[in-house]
Amino acid sequence: MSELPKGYEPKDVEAKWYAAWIEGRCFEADPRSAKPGYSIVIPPPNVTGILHLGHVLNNALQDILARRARQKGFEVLWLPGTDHAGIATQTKVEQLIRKEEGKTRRDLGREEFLKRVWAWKEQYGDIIIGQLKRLGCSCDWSRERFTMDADYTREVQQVFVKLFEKGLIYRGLRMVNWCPVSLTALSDEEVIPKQQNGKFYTMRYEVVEEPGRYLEISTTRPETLMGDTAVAVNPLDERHQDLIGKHVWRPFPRLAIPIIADEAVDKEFGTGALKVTPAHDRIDFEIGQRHDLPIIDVLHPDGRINCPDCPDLDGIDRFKARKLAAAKLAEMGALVKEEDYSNNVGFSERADVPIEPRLSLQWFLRYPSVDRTAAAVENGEIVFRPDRWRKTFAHWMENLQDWCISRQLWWGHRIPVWYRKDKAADLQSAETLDLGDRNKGDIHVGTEPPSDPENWVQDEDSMDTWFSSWLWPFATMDEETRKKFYPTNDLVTGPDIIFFWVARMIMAGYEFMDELPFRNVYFTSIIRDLQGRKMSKQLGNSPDPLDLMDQFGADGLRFGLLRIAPVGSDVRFDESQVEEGRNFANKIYNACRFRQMASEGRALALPPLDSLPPYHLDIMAKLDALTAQLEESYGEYRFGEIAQKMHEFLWSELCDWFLEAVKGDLRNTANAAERDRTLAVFDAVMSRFLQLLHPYMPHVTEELSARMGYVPEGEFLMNQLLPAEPLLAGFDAAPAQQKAAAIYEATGRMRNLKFEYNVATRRDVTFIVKNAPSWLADESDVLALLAGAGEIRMDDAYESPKGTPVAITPVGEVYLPLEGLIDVEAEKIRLGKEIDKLSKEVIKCEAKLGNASFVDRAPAEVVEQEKARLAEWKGKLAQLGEMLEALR
RNA sequence: GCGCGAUUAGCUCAGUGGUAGAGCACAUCCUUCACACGGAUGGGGUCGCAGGUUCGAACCCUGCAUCGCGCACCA
Repeated sequence: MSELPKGYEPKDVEAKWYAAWIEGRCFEADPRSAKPGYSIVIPPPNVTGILHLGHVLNNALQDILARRARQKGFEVLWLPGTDHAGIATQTKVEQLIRKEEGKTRRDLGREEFLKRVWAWKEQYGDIIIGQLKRLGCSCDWSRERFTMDADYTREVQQVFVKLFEKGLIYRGLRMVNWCPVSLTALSDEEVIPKQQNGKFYTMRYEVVEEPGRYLEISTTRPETLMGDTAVAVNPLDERHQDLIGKHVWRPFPRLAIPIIADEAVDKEFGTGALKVTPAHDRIDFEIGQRHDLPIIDVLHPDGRINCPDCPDLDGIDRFKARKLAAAKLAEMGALVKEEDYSNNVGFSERADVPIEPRLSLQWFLRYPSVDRTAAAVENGEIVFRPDRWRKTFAHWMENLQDWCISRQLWWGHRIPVWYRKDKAADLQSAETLDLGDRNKGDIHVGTEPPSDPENWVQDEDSMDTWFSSWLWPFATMDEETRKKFYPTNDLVTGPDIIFFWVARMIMAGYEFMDELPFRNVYFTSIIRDLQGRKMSKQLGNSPDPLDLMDQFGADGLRFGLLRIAPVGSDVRFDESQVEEGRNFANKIYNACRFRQMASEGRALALPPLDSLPPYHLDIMAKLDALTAQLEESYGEYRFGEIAQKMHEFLWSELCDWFLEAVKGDLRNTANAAERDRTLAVFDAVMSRFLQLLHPYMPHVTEELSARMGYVPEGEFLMNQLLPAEPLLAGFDAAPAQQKAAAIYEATGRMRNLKFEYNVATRRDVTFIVKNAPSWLADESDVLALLAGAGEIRMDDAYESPKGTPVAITPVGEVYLPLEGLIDVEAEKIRLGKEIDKLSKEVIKCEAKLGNASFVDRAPAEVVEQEKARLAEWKGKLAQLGEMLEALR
């Protein structure tokens, strides 16, 4: 224990303790422990990721849960790791290679490219892990997993095979969301609708059978009209009845296409006629299926037009081609009008470009264990917090579409399907593929390649990243670990991945482990900037948590963020909150420093409780109350409230009141007994407080506990169990608390008086108390100290000179005699105002009590309360009246 | 279009039927030996609007407005 420097410097302290915890293996979970298990799996950040505030909030919450569980005697596993993030990582490395070597992944070939990605992953993949460590996360790093570890890969493949064998995975020719930049299919969840401002073109097509008659058709996408194979109208639409069955001329390439009737066409929309492009629109595709229309694909995978018959458009980018096509129509006199139009267009989540509906061969999964999953959330077996996400979840579960799980990527788990070489060409382009084909022996589906690999060709595709993430809660654990720690207890994640991840994990849990993967799901707030915008790189409104930690400490960042994070809605981030977090750490530190200045002795034993002054008992009672409140708040996952309560206790109750009240004890070197009992109470309270705060601010609490000698040398605060008993177990502190509260309230009124009369800084004033309770004599020194007075004199016979300021307090009428200083007229005005204010309250109160229906119908205790209040106010009013009278 | 959420002090947020709260910011005072990353005191709100239920509404109900988020549509 050494003398503490004046201000708390988090940086070195945080690094020191994190290293010590690792060294002490404090985070490692022992599956053979006799203690009950508690587990959380981290939502694995992308290997390409860097820490942002969302991660901070998310992981700070998990750390709080993990550390609190340890304090409560659980064997805790917080399992960390990263996600291989197929598209993001592949894109990143491809860009790097293009920049550095001017090569594409195809130039390198699959094998070489994958080598490069692995090398990149080895070099940069753990940046975010280092950042989580900086934040103080108590993950069991010895168990860090990656979604492409060998063991994990085996799990993914096994799952694929199992689902295939159940007939739930199949390959089919379907309309999928195609990303023209990433050149892969996407699941529906990876498509983000965005409002776009574009043009709405109305064209006219001549009716083949009736030259000179035209049918008007509206579209936002004239560039695809070369792929039109029909025009559809609603069968009930009177305007077009007679045209059904006839044909129109498609302008280019010129072709007669049929006019068909289909109920999918909205009569009210546009002209009521729809150009049908089965290759490039989901609805059109379905219409095409119903009417057996040909499918003409006029786009290359990268979004350029593929139409050799229209040389002026062929090879042109889809958006440029849109304008060209419109111009071409105008030239031909086929364009009727062009209007501004705003509609929703689906964007690729990763590449942020409009997706293209595209017909392609993909692997699909019919979701397993759907009913159990829906039921578990519905009936509360799995608890969502906040509860309202349940509804969103249920809605999604009711409208499940098969999951497109194949991606045309190289980085990822490869589809474990092989085709017999001699039939590969046919099989790879077959419109459907399922269990039957396997039984014929033409395809091999398994976790191992076929025994004669030279005769087989593996499927080119890899799997959606989420097809590995959904196994995370169990695929990261070996048998022994699962036995102890599966199912996990809490999952902390953002509501934005409720479908991507949470729902699918529950299904996987039931399907493959026959048990739910977690019991509680806590959805964090989404962090926005002060304008309410989402944090994003483009906007540059996302502060770097590393900078914030350098500036304010990891503890400061954690506390500041947690204190404002509400349950369930978004949070607007303000750096000043983090500053508050740092200030809080500094405040605690200085409270400890103050105690050390009085005596460097270690924590002292508490003297008998009934020998302690009211302030001491009061602060202990408040600590006990805080302990109980936190227990309750943790039970409800009200993290912001917990932070708020701890802040208030330390700053207001402990520092502003208790420490100020006992300053005299600590300064008084003559009376060692008084000093020591105060130190003992401080130590008892502070040591417990630090423990309560530890999950939120692990570093500073560990540091102070060590420095103050609250934790034996060689041990860690983080490993200490929370005390089972309150400090004041079985002791009635109520009378003491009432005294303390009376003194504190009187202090406020007396300080206020001093301020009103401009003597706030003088410490030599004398207060005279009339009608004081007898016990006040024992406490007058403390009251003098708190109120900043030279003397407190009790004198029931005191006759106040005209104009003496007075305050009505719980310990009597307190006069502040300041002869010659008082402006009698000003005092009259002040008193007049006070009387005015109070009179209004009294009138309100009397009116309420005069209301018969209130007295009759309100509960008796409310009426009593009101009566007591009225009596008190009336008393005060009378006193004030007398004082005003005295002035006249 | 359907659903969900939000709307309380200048700002960020608490507050689920009984005298409107915290922190920051602001004003005034204090560089008093824990802390100026501090202390003291104070000003500031007809709780989005309009109805209703109730003795009593920030809180419960209905409608509306504004903002945000899902889902659907999106030719």
